[in-house]
Amino acid sequence: MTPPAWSDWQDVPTRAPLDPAVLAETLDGGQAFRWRRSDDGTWIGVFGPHAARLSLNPVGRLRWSAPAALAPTTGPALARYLDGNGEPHDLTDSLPWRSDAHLACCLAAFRGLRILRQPFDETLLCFLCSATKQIVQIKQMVALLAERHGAPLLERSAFSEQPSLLPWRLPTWAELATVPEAQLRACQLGFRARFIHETAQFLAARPGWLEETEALAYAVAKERLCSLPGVGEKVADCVLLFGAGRLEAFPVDTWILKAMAARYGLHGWKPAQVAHFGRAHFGPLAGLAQQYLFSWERRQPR
DNA sequence: GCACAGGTAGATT
DNA sequence: AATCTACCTGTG
Repeated sequence: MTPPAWSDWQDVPTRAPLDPAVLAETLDGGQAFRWRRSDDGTWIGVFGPHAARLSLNPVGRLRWSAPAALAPTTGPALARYLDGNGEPHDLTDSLPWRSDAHLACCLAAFRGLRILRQPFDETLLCFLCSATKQIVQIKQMVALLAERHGAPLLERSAFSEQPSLLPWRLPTWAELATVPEAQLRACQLGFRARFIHETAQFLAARPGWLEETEALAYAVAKERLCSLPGVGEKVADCVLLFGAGRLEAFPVDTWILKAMAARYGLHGWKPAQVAHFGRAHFGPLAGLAQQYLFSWERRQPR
């Protein structure tokens, strides 16, 4: 029996040590849906054609390793995935925390929290699954999609010690276009199956459309994403924030709606109004502020 | 049994 | 233009 053949641990060049809870919030707090924590606290995940382990070394620095066969390409890919916009300390410093005590509190509580830069196409798929679902269930749907319709990352033997580990990529949109809607429903997608099916057909008819969209300016990219079946303002903003590094995107979900009502007095405001307020109040990095507010709010009991 | 979950789209007012 | 509802399904 071959061992998993993981590469040696290597440091991720981050400036400051990280709290385990912040790492958990980064990888498993609703930005990404393909990371699992092992009993020893190591996180294992798949993004694009890459698989990686992440953990904190004894002094709290982030380190990574990958299946040996994939390690050479994983390093640079992981650097982009984790640090698409730069050090969170530098970025959060330009948020208006000096004049916003609640924001300052959220920043302090989750020091080091990052916005991930995930593959654009996968982010779209994951957030098409997200409507009125909790993180655990979104992860389950996405895992089924990967196992049943995605390609294996490498030979099974390389993962023999951990068969439950997600050795599959998520299906590409081209692959999804060949899957009947009924088979998508079988992945526990519910009414989201139709959205994914129709989006796959839309994209199959327009080669290059998604890649072009990723490169467009925020407002235009968002408008284009909203023309996809099942993509409204909230999902479009999530895709642009977590899958394209557009930190000006300010997704307004039920948590942010609650947070802005309770902490900023915006009782009874509509999502579009809250989004407007958020962009005006937090500025060009509003999406980064949103993630801290979101994490803080979610941690409050009931 | 029933409300609720990181929404969206189409109908109704 | 604003508000109401159906849409799937697991969980408490």
